[in-house]
Amino acid sequence: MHTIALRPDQPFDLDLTLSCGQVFRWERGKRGWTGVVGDSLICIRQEGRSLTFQGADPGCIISYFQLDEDLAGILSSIDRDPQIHAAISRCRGLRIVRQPAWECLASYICATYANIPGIKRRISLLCRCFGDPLLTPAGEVFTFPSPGAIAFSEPCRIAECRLGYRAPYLKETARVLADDPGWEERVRDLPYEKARRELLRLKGVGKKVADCVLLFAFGKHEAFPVDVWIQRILKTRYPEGVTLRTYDQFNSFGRTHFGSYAGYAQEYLFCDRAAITGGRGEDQVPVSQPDR
DNA sequence: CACCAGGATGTTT
DNA sequence: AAACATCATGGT
Repeated sequence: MHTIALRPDQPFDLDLTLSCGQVFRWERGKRGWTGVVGDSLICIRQEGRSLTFQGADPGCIISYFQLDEDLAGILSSIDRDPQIHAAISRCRGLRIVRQPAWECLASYICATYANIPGIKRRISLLCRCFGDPLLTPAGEVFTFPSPGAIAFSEPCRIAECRLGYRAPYLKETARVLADDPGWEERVRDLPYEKARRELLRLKGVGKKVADCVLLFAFGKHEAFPVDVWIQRILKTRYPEGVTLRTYDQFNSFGRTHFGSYAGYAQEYLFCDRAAITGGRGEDQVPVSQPDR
């Protein structure tokens, strides 16, 4: 059991960080959150400025939640218009998690054209099918499966995971990475644009998934993933948004408007997306939809 | 029971 | 380059 005292001048909100939809495998319990990171089960809870956890070293927790990033400075750097200002004030303390690269990549391949509850369900099935079991007092949990475990799996077993049309994409990308152990380190050392081109070569990885992986796993904070929610928010809440049409236009606007930490702006806008749904809840259907 | 979902891919304009 | 159809499945 470890405890970290959070600095009073550095915002952190564990609940927002784990519930905003950037990670899919943490579960909220009665007394905190439980999740598997790498090969270890982590239990963690926050009480004010105190962070208490077990299953990992303080260094791992600080790195995973990027607690050494100057979030206060980042937020003031992206606070450039009324919409993001409102999102920041409602979601202050949300941090971008530094996810394991393969888990992040595989998760977002499975996340295309689906809603968050469905994504969580699929990824849970994937881990139960191909991950390694960890025996814990709370029961049996599973690690995220390696590329090889998915690449060389039987077709009937991957069908159990209900991936639908994404299954061949995931399997092919898993095979490529299983044959290329140096892939992650090679991509990690590349600047944003070159790393993005590498990701786009993989099956099932388009611009949006690539930007998510760059932001959530490779620490490229200038990445600005554009999904249907970001499109709606930009189109309905930004004067310049009405003219935007293609992915590159939304993406370019976001990166130019918010600067080198555009990824944080994207995540705050996404987390605050209920602002355009009538505010009745997380995943409500929007009251009005932009025409395409 | 309609409609939509943290889109990507292949095809057609 | 931009618009379009299609994809398998589950949530709401």
